[in-house]
Amino acid sequence: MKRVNPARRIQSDLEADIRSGRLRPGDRIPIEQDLAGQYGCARATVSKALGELTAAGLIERRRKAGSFVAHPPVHSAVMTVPDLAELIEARGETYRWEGRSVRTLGDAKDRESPPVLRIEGVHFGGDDPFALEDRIIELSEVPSAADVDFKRQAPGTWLLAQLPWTEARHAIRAVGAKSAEARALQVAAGTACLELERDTWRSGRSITHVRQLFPGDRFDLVAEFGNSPA
Amino acid sequence: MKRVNPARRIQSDLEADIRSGRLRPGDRIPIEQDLAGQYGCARATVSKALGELTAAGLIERRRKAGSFVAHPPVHSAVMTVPDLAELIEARGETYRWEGRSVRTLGDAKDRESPPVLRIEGVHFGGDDPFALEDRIIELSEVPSAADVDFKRQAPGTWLLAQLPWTEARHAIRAVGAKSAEARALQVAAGTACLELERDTWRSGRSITHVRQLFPGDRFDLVAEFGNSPA
DNA sequence: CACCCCATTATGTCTAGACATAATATCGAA
DNA sequence: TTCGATATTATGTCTAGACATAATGGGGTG
Repeated sequence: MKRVNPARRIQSDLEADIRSGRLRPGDRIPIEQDLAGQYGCARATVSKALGELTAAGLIERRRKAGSFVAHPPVHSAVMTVPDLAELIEARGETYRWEGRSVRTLGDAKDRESPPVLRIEGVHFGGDDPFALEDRIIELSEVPSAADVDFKRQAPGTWLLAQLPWTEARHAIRAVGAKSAEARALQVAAGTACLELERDTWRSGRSITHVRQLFPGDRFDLVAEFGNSPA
Repeated sequence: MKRVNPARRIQSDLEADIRSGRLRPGDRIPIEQDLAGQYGCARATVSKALGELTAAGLIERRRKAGSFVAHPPVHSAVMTVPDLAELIEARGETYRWEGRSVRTLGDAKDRESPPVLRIEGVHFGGDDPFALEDRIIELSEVPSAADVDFKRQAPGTWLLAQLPWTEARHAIRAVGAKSAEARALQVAAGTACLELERDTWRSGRSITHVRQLFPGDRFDLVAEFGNSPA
């Protein structure tokens, strides 16, 4: 038995056994001591391999009890949320942002309605409207936003460069375009659209809230995934 | 300086520095040797901590060059794709599956069109149709599916218990309900619906393909996420 | 000046052994 | 029989030191 990268060998052997069904959910994996003997390596090495399999959601480890093949192969998908400009340019089209309305709302003195910037605009791919955007930026968190001309600069791209977020929540649903929205997107009223609503935070404090509306035929959200987010 | 869980301390200290912006993307992190001295622990311990930060997408490590704060805080979301039955019951409604059509297609001898089971049906939450499903199951991969009565048993739930998948691909888009679909879902034709198309594989071999159609007002896909998929 | 080779450096991986910790199994007492 | 203390066991974490490996920066050569 060659001793190249024992950790990887253990990991990929077990992974193969699990994926192929030779090891089934709930099955017990030999204890680390035995695996170490079997592969001729130290227990720490086995432990590292098992640790990575745990992170990948393939196995579950319990003190004293041992390690087991994880139960329901986790149903979580890693969804990539790309920058719109990048996405459109990747398609070979020219990206353009058209700011329609930029207003400052709220008041620093009023705790109930802190000062925010409200921006509405349209993302274009070539000559076609690609998405309608309605965004609110918390000025208390991003004061420099007040000095930017969001009629010309897309707020998403700017914000990202300025102050990347650390937490977010997305809601995705299908809605019919209202007449004003339909006009902006150059589609018929009632056209099925994908609505993406995103709240982002940094260190627990809200930065921005955005609602994007994509005509159904112009956008697919794709989520790819195996078990490991690696 | 207390020496409790040095690995975690290093990890959370760096994480705090990065999230707060004290360390900015591209910044260099002290070399492992120095961190080890600073925290009074072994280099292996520092290495483990940095390894986990790498997995979480917070830092990037390069041989000889050193470790750096990762560039664009990764925009990947962990999206949970729950079992429909579970989801509806979690809402306090009664789940019911109504199989509408179950047919066997294809031929074992024909390589171009292997034998498959095609199932159409509707998921109900209480008395309301919740989703329309159109599914194809590869009989060569799941032969026992031929013996199940999918008019009564929901195929998704059954398949999951039978043969969990290891890879999948989702496409999400908005479409208007066609008239037959609208009838089945008891909504007006053209109503905006969320279309979820999922292909699943096990060890690289296709198991099932499913298309689910949700009336826009009855379903929200929600993706929650910080940076770490942990 | 351009190019290739090599020493240096920081990460990557591993070992053997130690102690900590949590969960289970066992045994004794009420 | 049931409950609670205790021993056992397998994972969790750490250390100090070793060697491997890849990338960089420099130096020498054409």
